[in-house]
Amino acid sequence: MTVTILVVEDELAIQELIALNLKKAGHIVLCASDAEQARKMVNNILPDLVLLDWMLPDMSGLEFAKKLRREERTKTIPIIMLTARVQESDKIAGLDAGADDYVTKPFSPRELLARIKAVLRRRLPEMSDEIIEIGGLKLDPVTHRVHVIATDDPSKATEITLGPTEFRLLHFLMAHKERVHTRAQLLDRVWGDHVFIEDRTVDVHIRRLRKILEKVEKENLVQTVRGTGYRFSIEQTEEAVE
Amino acid sequence: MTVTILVVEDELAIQELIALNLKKAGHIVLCASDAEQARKMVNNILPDLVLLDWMLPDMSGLEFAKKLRREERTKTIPIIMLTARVQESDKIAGLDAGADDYVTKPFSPRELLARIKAVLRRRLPEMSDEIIEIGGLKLDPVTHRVHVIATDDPSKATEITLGPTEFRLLHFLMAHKERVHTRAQLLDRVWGDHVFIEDRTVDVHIRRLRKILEKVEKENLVQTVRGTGYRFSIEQTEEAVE
DNA sequence: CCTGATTGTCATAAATTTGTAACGCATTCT
DNA sequence: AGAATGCGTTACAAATTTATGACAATCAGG
Repeated sequence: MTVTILVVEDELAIQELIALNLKKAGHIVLCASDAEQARKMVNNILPDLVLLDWMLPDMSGLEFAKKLRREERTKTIPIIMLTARVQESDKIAGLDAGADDYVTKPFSPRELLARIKAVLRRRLPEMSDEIIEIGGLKLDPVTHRVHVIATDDPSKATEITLGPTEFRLLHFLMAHKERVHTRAQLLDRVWGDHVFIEDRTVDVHIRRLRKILEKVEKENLVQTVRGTGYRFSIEQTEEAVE
Repeated sequence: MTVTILVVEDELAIQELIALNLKKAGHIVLCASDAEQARKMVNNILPDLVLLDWMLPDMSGLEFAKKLRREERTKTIPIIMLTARVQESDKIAGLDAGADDYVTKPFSPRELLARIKAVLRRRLPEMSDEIIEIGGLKLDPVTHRVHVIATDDPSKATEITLGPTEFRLLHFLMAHKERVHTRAQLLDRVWGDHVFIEDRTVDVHIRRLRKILEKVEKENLVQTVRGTGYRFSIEQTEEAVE
């Protein structure tokens, strides 16, 4: 998964150290030494995650975090705070402006990477570009294709075509298989946060997705959980046959 | 787990930050700035947990906690106190009023969420979405499935299908096993607050639940306690076996 | 500016769920 | 025993929840 990370840190030595490690881990790294620089950077390229030093020359990290949270475009970006020492007084009201995690200096690169991974997994599991293959369906986020694997001959694969929304919906469901998702949750995570769309619209898209899956007899992977929502699952809920 | 939390805190900045964090954690948040507002709110929507500032403009948090404890409808709601001081004497007074836990300012969102989770697990086990497995029945709130574990081969599991209400009912009973629940209690906690439904309706749902459990010979897990209500128990109240 | 694909909403149909009422059996009380 | 109470069962109609097809608005390219 190629993730773009913005590092906001005024001490150049530390900044570079972090950047080096992140690059080594395969991330794209953007660096800024103060909030103003960071702001410009964000305007230019939207990062997937922000590593934010608690103390910055021009504005406290806290302020900057709040700022990010306020703007529509940046409000959902995960933020990890880099705080010097474990001084409780630093954690001020202790309440951050919505940071997703803290890392206290000094920290090991290993720890930092682990935290980053954890936050990303929590916030954007379906953003990882890994191919997902479940129940005879193979979805490749990179090529943006979905294939049906023939059960008898795994080497054969038929492609199926999905619209943009259906693709994202299927991607999300597959990335979070075996879990029930309410319509509200799906709207939040597939359509985007704070969208003002009817719950029922989800039904329609599920319908569209199923219609396409019907053609390859995979429609029962998308299951209805009455009173709750929908679920992607291999396990078939067989009705009690009398 | 969708939990409704009422935040009673007069400092708006802190109130908002708490609300933000709670929402991010997937909770539904209600806010009040003083006891009077909080009272009205509680009358309207019964929260699952109350975060209560120690000092409020119109009434001490302590007073408000006691008030909640006095009323039938609210007496079981878990309360977490937000206190600026750590004085032992206060702690005792608070425990007296029935607070379930304390968080002293300043605190980190992580800590607050952890405390909330702990309190909920203790007081409202059916809200936590952990898998519950008792007497050969395994209920998973996340996937929303119920399985019967074969006694001879624990790896085999047959799924059973429940309607929404039966699922909630079984979930509640399993989360509070070995306890008798009156019909009124079940209506309050499974159907929800403020519902005006006949007591006898519970019987019917118990019946429906049992009917499904009969198919897998688990119906005696749901037991009748004559004159009181129902109970989920492994222990068999064996009648004169014929 | 046209063309076809995509999307959000509705209206309607279909499927399930749910609360009550009614009846009968069992247990307890008088 | 006879009455009273509590519970189990069944049947049903009302209410709720989903599925589905149609439609208009919007969008992306030509």
